[in-house]
Amino acid sequence: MGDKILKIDKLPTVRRLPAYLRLLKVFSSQGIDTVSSGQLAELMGIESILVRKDLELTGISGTPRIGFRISDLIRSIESFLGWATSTDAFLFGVGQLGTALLGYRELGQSGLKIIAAFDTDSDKLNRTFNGVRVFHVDKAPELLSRLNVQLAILTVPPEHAQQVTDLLVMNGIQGIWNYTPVSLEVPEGVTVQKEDLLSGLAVLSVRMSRAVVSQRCEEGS
Amino acid sequence: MGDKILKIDKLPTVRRLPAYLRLLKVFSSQGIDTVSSGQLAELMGIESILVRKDLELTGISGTPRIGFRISDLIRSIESFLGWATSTDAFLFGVGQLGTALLGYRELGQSGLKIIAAFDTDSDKLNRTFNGVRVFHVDKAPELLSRLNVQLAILTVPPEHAQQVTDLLVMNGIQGIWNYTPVSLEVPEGVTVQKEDLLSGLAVLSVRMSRAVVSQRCEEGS
DNA sequence: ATTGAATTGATAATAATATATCGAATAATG
DNA sequence: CATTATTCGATATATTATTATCAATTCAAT
Repeated sequence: MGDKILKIDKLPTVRRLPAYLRLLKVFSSQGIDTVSSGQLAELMGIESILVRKDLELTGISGTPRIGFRISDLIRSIESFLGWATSTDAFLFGVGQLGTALLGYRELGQSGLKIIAAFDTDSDKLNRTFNGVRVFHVDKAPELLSRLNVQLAILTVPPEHAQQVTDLLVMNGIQGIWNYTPVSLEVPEGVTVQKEDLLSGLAVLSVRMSRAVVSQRCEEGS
Repeated sequence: MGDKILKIDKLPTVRRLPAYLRLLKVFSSQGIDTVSSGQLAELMGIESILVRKDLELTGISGTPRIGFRISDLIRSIESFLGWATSTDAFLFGVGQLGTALLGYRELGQSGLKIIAAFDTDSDKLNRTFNGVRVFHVDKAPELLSRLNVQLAILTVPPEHAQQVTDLLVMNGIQGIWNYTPVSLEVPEGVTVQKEDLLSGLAVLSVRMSRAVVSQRCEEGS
């Protein structure tokens, strides 16, 4: 069929799903069992119509005057994201960011279980960070295939990013959550999700400078 | 005029600017002084036409057959983002993520200088993390106004997020880079940029599940 | 039962973003 | 100096995302 890279649409919606999930779980823990698009919109800082559009994707329909059943939504969103069942992952690069991710408890609640970490620094080897054991990268190939791990988190220094990636690909990795600034080369079929911490800062910077400008305009008027 | 929240468009472009900047600086350090949209596109994994559209925003125009002057681009992007001059920031919440951000060297190269950190944990007070001194949150009001700090990074536990925000707002903060999952309430004029680590994971999860599906289809055909 | 208030969801309109096309400009080449 | 290959950038188009409108539905109250 298509020789293009597989794209998904509704990407902004998918990005918002974790935030919905969080809110829904809070409601749920409070014993509340329905919620309206308006309530969610208020808490998310978006329009209610957008919430309804987003929730359309889950296949759950609400009831007029009442809203949506929270338990249904949670189940449906989790299943849509594949978070209903836990996925094992390896983390590569136990630096500061890597360690932070190892200790990030929400990942576990999102169906992601980091079962081992890898580094080359002898100070870190065979130690445990946030409950996760650190192995030498040389051990990765064997463990990848033995434990059939399909997802890797990449927090290595940029100069090693491609090299580690090649190793991962050779051992059957399916997805890479890439926190390095490197655009990784991977064969078709391997999914890379790149994160750039600076892009958020860029947006903040621009919005702040515009806020100042608009303030000046108001003063002038 | 408008009673709506200030919006910026070209947001996807703004998000890509830091990545361009990184590449341009690499080229620059290699003594290369021009680059074509095609080269940048290749490295970014996007279409060259999109690169040209993005660079339009900087106001720099290229020359046919040659491309763009790297030094001009760097200067222009940095100035567009307000990264040419350094901005002082405070960080609140010296947990694992907070510590990671304190040690994130690229922030310094992006015009962001974290000059102090704040926490309430007595184990952390008056110590130095990644070269940044940690003070008790109670000291924040005085230091905020004395040092005229306009930007704060929020990595506190969610239950304290709004409370710390209120304190920041009371002391004249202009922007908050919010790493907590809380939708902060702030008065008009204060810019909040919210980050959600899970949204990237959500995208990865969905793309991976689709990749598997498309593989199945290919097998079937 | 009937009415009223609130909320959904189908459809449509608008806005934002990405991609395609192609003439014009430019430097390198012969 | 003319030719050629390359790249930009103006314009047009396609795609995607958000917002608006409003009839239909449902529960609650009378």
